[in-house]
Amino acid sequence: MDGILIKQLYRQAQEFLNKKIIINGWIRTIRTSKNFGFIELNDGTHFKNIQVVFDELIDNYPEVAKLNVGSALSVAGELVESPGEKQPFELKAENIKIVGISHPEYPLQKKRHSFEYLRSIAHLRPRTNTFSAVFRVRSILAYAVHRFFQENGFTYVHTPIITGSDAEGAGEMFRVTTLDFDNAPSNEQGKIDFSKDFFGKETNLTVSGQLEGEAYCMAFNRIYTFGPTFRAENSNTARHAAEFWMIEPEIAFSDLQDDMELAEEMIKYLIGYVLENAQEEMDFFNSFIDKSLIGRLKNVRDSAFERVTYTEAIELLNDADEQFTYPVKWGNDLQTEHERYLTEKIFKKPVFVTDYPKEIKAFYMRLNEDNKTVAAMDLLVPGVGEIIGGSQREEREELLQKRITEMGLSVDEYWWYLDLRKYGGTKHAGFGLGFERLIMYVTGMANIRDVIPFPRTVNNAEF
RNA sequence: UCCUCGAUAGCUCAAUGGUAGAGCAUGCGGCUGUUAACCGCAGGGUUGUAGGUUCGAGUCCUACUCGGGGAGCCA
Repeated sequence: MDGILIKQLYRQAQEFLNKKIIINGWIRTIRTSKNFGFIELNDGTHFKNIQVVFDELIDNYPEVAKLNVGSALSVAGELVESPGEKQPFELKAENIKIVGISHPEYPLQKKRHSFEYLRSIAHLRPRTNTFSAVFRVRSILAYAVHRFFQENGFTYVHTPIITGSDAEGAGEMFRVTTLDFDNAPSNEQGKIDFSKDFFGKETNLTVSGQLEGEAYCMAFNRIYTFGPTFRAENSNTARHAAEFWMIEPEIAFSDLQDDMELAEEMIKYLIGYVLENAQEEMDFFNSFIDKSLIGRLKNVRDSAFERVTYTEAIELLNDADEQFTYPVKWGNDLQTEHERYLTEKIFKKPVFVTDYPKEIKAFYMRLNEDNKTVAAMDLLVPGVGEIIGGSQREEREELLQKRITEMGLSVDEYWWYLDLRKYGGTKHAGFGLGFERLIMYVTGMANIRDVIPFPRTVNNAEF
């Protein structure tokens, strides 16, 4: 591929100034007059465009002047300093090759579109400023996640996408089957006979890689997963998707305090990495999405997260001068309005809430000395709510068995999970970070559908 | 699933129960440094769907469809 990338141009402008270069890209806007015109060309490698100036020196001026937004071009010319104020340099075209025209009905106009409309053209929306920035940040963040863990001695584990057990009961699951719905085999009870199915048993898409992650944690000490996760919940909110990506680290020889330290260090690293490596994009979000974004993120990066126990949180909420729709009572789970009040009004920054009543948490969480609470933690952040959920895991085999039974689950199903406690089990802990929620928090985007390229939600799997 | 708000030109939005408009986009023309360029002209509508009230419905009523926001569930 001939040509240089716009990202290179902006990073090493001096090297190219007053030299002949070729840029390949797409027209973002075009303005023409009788004998000359301007094109803002974007090549996708950088948030900013390059301004192309063209006149009758090129041999196809009339054709170029009539081009529509979206057309693909290959422009050869000299990079010169720009007399205009909005760009440091521009490309003086000597030859413009029309690579692919864009038809007049191109659905993206120069003015702003609503996010709702852009969702209906998800195949074209990455060409807009906002989505160009969102998905570049998503890529940079994914890289930062790997860097953080790889540099800290973690091993990346690919846990299965198709799972054979209804592991944690973390939510409704999508069934995976090759059975013919119109002619499914049935057993003696008249139910569908899954022993005839592809895997010889009922299988689903994973809702969490945690249990398998724990197995590798007991071999590699520090592991993380980073992959797609599926929930078939009929939830219709700006924070839920049926298919999303989750990051789940698991650390051996570690307790809940270590778990929170890891979570805090990771969030701070990721924020710092994005501020450092996506400056143009972050400036854009700060200008057009949320004017307090960068200030808030810097504050989060540079100050300690709060830590309160569930019991303390209940007291704080009871003392608060605020009428809640749902009652604040020890034993009840915190409602969204309670979580928001804690992180947005009381602390105004990220806060870990720890040690929840065992009745409202999962079976694998470690029982505390008081026999009433478990070593769990949720990290709440302003604007998004719960971004991380984690816990120290129950490493005592008898207690774990007891909890499985109490929760109405089958001990037999978890034989291999219990084995991990039998053969050199250690105290260990981990958490799950919703990748999209992290992106929302970092970019200020308010809807999870706008941080996933082709979002899957209830009633929506277009594209 | 529940509550609530909405659906008018390709897009973003106006229109007291009384002849459906604007900006942008598109087409044509003008313009020698533009910056969501500017100026002129033109085309573009079964007002989400189906009923109802009314002399008359974009506007009022009912149902449905789709979407936004909030809640539950969670990451």
